[in-house]
Amino acid sequence: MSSLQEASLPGILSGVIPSAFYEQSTLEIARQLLGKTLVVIPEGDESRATAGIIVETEGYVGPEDPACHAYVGRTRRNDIMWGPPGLAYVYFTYGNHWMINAVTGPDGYAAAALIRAVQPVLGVETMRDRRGLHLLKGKVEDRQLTNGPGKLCQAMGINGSYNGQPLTGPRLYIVETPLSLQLPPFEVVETTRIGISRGKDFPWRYYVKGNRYVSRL
DNA sequence: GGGCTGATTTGCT
DNA sequence: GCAAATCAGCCCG
Repeated sequence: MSSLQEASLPGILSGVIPSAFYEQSTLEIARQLLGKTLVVIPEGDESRATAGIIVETEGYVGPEDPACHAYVGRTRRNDIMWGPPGLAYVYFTYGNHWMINAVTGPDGYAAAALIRAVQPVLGVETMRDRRGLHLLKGKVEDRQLTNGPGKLCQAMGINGSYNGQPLTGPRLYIVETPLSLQLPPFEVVETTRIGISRGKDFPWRYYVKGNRYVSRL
């Protein structure tokens, strides 16, 4: 187990990343999101807020990327991705799972960075509860809560109602991780994306080297 | 630890 | 009608 203490909500929210951050290139953003913290505050239920340090991301770089949802053009499903940067693109797939992305690139251009894994720093018990693992407390490692894009959305309560929410709050935030919770200095591993059939040769997946919460090596 | 498979819904062709 | 930016459970070793 890690020695990280749980964070407090006000403490975490002191370093919100401004929306201008999301105007950079998608791959730059995907890489720079590593080590930052994702915070989710359910509407009307602050007691079930959760947060985790982002340790794995993938870039989906626009309509020319065959693995990007925008490849098929603008549709109702992917509409948010075409809008301004700094919003969350949340979508449902495989009949079971939600995924969360940060919309990147200029308004009118569709690209996003998928958040694939986080390391919990707030609300671990809430995550365990949402994942249905509360009965197995102590038997399931914390890493099983959020080491995959579908898992982290379930653990943090992210669903379609978050689609289009700004990443600058009030329900979703990406923040600079408070000093007391930061990861030790890390190297970034760059490799190919997971779970796709087209565009699989592009090295647009990034993760924190050696971090145990990464979905796979 | 690794490989295979069924679950289950939405959106697009 | 089918593929999908996945996961859990099961088998095997």
